[in-house]
Amino acid sequence: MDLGKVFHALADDSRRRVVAELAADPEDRERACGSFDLPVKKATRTHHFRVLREAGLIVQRDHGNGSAVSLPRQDIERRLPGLLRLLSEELKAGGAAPD
Amino acid sequence: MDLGKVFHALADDSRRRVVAELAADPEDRERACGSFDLPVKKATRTHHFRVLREAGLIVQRDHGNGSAVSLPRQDIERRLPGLLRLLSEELKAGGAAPD
DNA sequence: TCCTAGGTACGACTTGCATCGTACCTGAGG
DNA sequence: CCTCAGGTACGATGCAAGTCGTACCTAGGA
Repeated sequence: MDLGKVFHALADDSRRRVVAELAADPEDRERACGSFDLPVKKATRTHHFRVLREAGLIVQRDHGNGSAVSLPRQDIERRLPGLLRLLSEELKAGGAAPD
Repeated sequence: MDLGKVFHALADDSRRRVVAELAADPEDRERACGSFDLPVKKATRTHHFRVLREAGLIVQRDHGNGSAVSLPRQDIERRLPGLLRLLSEELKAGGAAPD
């Protein structure tokens, strides 16, 4: 787990939104990749999921026909305590930081 | 305060190191810009300080002949609780994440 | 079997960024 | 005054990254 990779991954709005939405779900449900309303095309979405995966921020499960992502909350909380809280709070604040 | 700007700023090793060293000082001492041992030239250092400043992660005071930076710890802790702890722990761990 | 939908792989394009050289500015000390 | 050291401003450069089109693959349904 590299902080540089993590911060780089979270510097992008689309990627940060994915992690934030996953973090905002208290039940840690798995979500289909297409269930995120991102303003980018398919290929770009695949790219973003790859970056998040390589940063260790999501786990991707292949469904054959489709794939779904989930949040390794335990790992992240252990190595980066407080991070998920920051992200979900930004989401609640309507896409802006809680200032 | 924009999370995107903050994470982008912290994605760079040199910049993350500056904030981490400032955060690791419990007395919040002001430090001269040249006191950081960064593997870059002067112009690049100026650039990094600008990015950190615009992200709200440091406060820069101009000394005429030189300038110094300090950490607005209260602001950061209020808006981004837990962030400084992550950075200073990475520093203690010797430049690697505490995995 | 054909078609459709969700994802991926690959390449191309464009923008952004980290880096640096150089010139310039400012204050301190001879 | 001159010189030097610490910073900044500006432009150039090389590389990384975001975006997308296209082709391809894999179920599932008609």
